[in-house]
Amino acid sequence: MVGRPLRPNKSSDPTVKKGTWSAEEDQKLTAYIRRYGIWNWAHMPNPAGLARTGKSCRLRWMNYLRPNIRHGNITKEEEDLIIKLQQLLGNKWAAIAARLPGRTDNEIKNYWNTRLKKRVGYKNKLQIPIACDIKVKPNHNNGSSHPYACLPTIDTPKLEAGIGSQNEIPTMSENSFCTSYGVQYDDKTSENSWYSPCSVTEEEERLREQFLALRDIEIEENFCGMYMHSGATDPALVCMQQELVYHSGSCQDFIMDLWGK
DNA sequence: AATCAGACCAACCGCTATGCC
DNA sequence: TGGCATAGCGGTTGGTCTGAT
Repeated sequence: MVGRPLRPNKSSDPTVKKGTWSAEEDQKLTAYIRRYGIWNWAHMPNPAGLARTGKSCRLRWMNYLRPNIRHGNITKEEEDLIIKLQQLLGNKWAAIAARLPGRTDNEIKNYWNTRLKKRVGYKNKLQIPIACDIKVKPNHNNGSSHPYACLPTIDTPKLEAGIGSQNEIPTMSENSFCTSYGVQYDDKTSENSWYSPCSVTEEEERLREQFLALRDIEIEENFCGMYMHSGATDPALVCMQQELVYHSGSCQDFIMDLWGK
């Protein structure tokens, strides 16, 4: 983008420059970081000879100047991966970017908002739910209020037809006492959100929060494991190969172990 | 050639997380 | 333990580009 005028400065410091970075500024920042490294963004602009905020310098470096940034079109493979990771992780752009070597969170966010959101949003409408559907595993032994009776099970994201079929997951019966969580699609935001068809107790909510936290760990571990044992050199390729399938069974076992202790 | 609308994307802002004293 | 400084993240803005009319 060229010649972007300065925005109104709410903090109104006339000595701080805003707007598009010039080639000279880029050169100054790059040269300074190469020589002294990154030690403190807030105190860097002055000695680097830049009339910018540290925040602005950091953003410019992270999104444009730092080495190994891939400038250029997003490939079809990257696009597919973004879509799948967004369905899996939500709008965690930094986390998604970490799985696409050379791509920045800002770039992926922009790409999603301008190109993929509408397309995928429409697709989501046709196959709701996309996000993980937490259900309650009935306690077949006694049907009591024992914590195991409220143990949530997880429906794998419907990334591909045939993956994570609802039939594979034990689901609650209509007269079960526990709450089922589902996902509903919001037209305005193009996002999926949680809903509960019946009342949710604080305990159930707490359990769900714990489960979601554990699920995040599981996702990270699955990814690392896939990458480390695949022999591949590019994490993006590993993701494509493995389809980032999220193993509901192992996740349940993981939680069972935890509660059992 | 001029105009317009939508797409694109760099950069800003506000908020939260983290680290340090 | 609380307060402050810094880093990082995600949402939003608005100027430029581009294709259609």
